[in-house]
Amino acid sequence: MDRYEPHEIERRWQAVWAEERTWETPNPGEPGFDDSKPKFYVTEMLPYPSGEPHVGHLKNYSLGDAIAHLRRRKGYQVIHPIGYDAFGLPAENNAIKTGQPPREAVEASIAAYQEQFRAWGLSFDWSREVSSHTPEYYRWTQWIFLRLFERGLAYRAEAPVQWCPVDQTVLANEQVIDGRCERCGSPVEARDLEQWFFRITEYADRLLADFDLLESWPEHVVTMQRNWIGRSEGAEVTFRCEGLGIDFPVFTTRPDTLFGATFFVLAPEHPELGRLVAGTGREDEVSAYVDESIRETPEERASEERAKTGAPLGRTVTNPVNGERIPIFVADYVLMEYGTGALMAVPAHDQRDFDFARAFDLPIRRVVVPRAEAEAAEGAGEGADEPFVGHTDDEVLVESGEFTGMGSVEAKSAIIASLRERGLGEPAVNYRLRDWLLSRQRYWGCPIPIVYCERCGIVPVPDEQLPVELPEVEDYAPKGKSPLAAAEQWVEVACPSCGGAARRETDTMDTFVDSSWYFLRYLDPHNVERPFDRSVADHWMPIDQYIGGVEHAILHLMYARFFIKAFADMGMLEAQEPFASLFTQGMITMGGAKMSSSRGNTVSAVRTVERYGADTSRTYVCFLGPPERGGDWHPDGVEGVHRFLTRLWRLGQEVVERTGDSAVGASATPGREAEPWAADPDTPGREAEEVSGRNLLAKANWAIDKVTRDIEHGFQFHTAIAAVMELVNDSYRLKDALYGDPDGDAALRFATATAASLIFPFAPHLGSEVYAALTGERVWERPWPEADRSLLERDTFTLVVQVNGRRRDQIEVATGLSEAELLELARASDNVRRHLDGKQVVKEVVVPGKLVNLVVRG
RNA sequence: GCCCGGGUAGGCAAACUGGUAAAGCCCGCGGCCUUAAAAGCCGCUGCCCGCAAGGGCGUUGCGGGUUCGAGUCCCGCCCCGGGCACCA
Repeated sequence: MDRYEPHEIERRWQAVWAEERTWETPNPGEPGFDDSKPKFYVTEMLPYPSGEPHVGHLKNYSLGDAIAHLRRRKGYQVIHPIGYDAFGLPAENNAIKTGQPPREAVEASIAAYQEQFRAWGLSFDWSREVSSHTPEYYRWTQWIFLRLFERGLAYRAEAPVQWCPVDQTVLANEQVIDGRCERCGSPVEARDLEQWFFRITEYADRLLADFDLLESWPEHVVTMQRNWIGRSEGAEVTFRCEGLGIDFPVFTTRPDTLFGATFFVLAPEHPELGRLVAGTGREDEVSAYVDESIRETPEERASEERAKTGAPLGRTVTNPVNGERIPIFVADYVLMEYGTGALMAVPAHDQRDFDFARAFDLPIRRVVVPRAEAEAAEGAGEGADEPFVGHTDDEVLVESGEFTGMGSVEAKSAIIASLRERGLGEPAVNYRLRDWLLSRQRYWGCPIPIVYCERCGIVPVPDEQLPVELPEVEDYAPKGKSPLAAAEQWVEVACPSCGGAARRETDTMDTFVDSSWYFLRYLDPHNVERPFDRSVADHWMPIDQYIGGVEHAILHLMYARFFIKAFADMGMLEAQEPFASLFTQGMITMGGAKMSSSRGNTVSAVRTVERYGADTSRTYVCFLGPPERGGDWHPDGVEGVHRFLTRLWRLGQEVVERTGDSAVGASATPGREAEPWAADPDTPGREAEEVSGRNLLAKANWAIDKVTRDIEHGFQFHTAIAAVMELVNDSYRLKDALYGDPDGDAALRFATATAASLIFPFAPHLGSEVYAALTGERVWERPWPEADRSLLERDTFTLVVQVNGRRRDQIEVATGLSEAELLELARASDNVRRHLDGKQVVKEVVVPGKLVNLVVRG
């Protein structure tokens, strides 16, 4: 072989890894398990198999694989599994269009993914592979559902839901973006349906508190989840409609502004509207308003620019702090799904209430003012051109009865305490987070293991009858209810409880349910007793490094966190958090734009690998730029990386030829633990500086240090690869001068083997090939090299001499000189002297090991 | 509007705690090799003077500030990307 043939090399090493099952990792207690090694669980978000994998997948798995390889060679027992998130809408939509059953389409895609993942040389433990659409897997998804049901964490409720008229299904809040369906973009509609929910809100506080348990998550992802949970503290205060004797609790974060409440507002969906308006003579006006606002899309309703609308109900409620009767309105700026669907309006201190008050000519009463204003006896009472949404620390109450003069912060608790005594209010916490709606009126998902019996009601399917298998159907098109409803023999079932006639639940689960626990099934994929064994989970969990796209920052990651907490509460495992460290990769673009088939700017990972090989493709996606940021795909850039790998390959060939493949090993003092040059005091070049090759050894050790730090400190893969490029470039520059000299040959062999060793996490086939050519050893069985510190230390350094902060000279000087000596050397420089001429040195700055700065005047 | 990122050669980017700005890759230019081309190898690639050694100047979105010294810290803006947004 006289040129770099990536495909030949890659096929050969992949065959070794497959045959020897190199990347399989046993569980504790199984043969081959090594309990002397610390565990490391690394996994990437599992793919949704659709078509064939793209460059985004290539990047995702290349990053994870590099981490896995590094950790293995650092002495960890690494588990690195893979699976498929195979249920979901795209396969079903495809089925509706083409008639191809979703199972067939998905399994064809899975085959394509498997083929690619193998061709990419990823170090997955294939013995742990799972797919969420198989009965062996979803049996346990159903089992988990039943456990949550038993604990009251899964419940059925009628609720206004968001309905996508195109996909014909209910959507979770998280799947509605600006009032539109996340998938198809059509405006969503409101409907009332009986649906299944997971009570994630019960875990809201723990989801917030346990951010503290995380080792390394991107700050912005934590922030996004915090905002999504949207915890706010305040009070629940009861306003009573005396006329009808109905109590309206409202949530407020500003109990200190209660005396400024001048009206009261209900959401158009509020259930008490009808009773309230009855007999007031305003029925027509109100019902017209309600109809109109319910017809509007949530998007239209949410527009901030829009003027406030509403209608008076002709009734009043009593403000519990001062007994004042204030009018009730209905207005669409009040959301039924937040708080109690009702609010006290304080126009002087809330922008929205202010806008409404202006539109309806309602009184605006300031009750909180900055202390300075209060002392000047200004600001209180009516008026003001804009609301004062207090955000200074020093505000006081005015015109607030007994609380007048009190600071706003104390007033909050004082007012709550006073209300509490009278049973009219108490401290309260509210969340933006809603319970997780998991029902889908769709075919291609995990069946919900529930039966409806006329006599017994909601009956869970007993564990021994699991899985409830997804039946075959003819027609996948949704008709407002699940296609499963058409499978009559499947639907009609004997009640597990009374044996009478009953019907199965025909909705399926949101696919986020499947993907909220798959990383636990990886740990014990063939267990037929339970989803996973506790002792196995306690050994491997939590995941030490999770890698995926930032687009899952909220949904998937929070659902999985919720599941783990619920599991821990059920005693299924110890871990409270699934993902100790999270890395979110940025998207690869083309010409600065997202890749999409409609733009015609997609880059096929498959074709890139066919053309350049897996090593080039993998190294390139890691070299694109900081991986969290994403980068622009550039065909010429791929060429550049390919050139680099080719150079390394050729260097390996040439060094083997020119230095003889004799005893002068590159790695190879046999039986040694570490790279021999790294630890061996007899390393050539160490003792005598003039020996050629020392610089190259120093460079190689510098590269070891740099690559290790860059990978471990925040995924700086692009600079790590650049360091190996430098090492290879230096080897090329020096090699002709070094050949023939024993130390020179040894240095070249070491440098080349080191380059192969360091590039291995990114280009595993080439790394193995070159390393084996030089050493006869398998690089993945060698420990990750450690830099020899003594070779990193230089005995001279470049002293930069500045005059007034401008560089005037640089001198090579010995390390360890005193400040006085450095100054003397600096002043001796011709060019420096020229700049000092006729001037007075007023200050001398010496930074040891770095520079001297002479500050002059005149 | 609010909260995060980011703005550095022609392009992508690097620069740990303030200490020679621009490593590496691409593009471009030149040389070697070749009958020739491709590939490969070597070199150049902010501006000015110089054959050269060298010297001078400039420079990190804009404007200020702190410092002997600022891409890095502080204040005020502009632009790009992402997230949230009538959440009481």
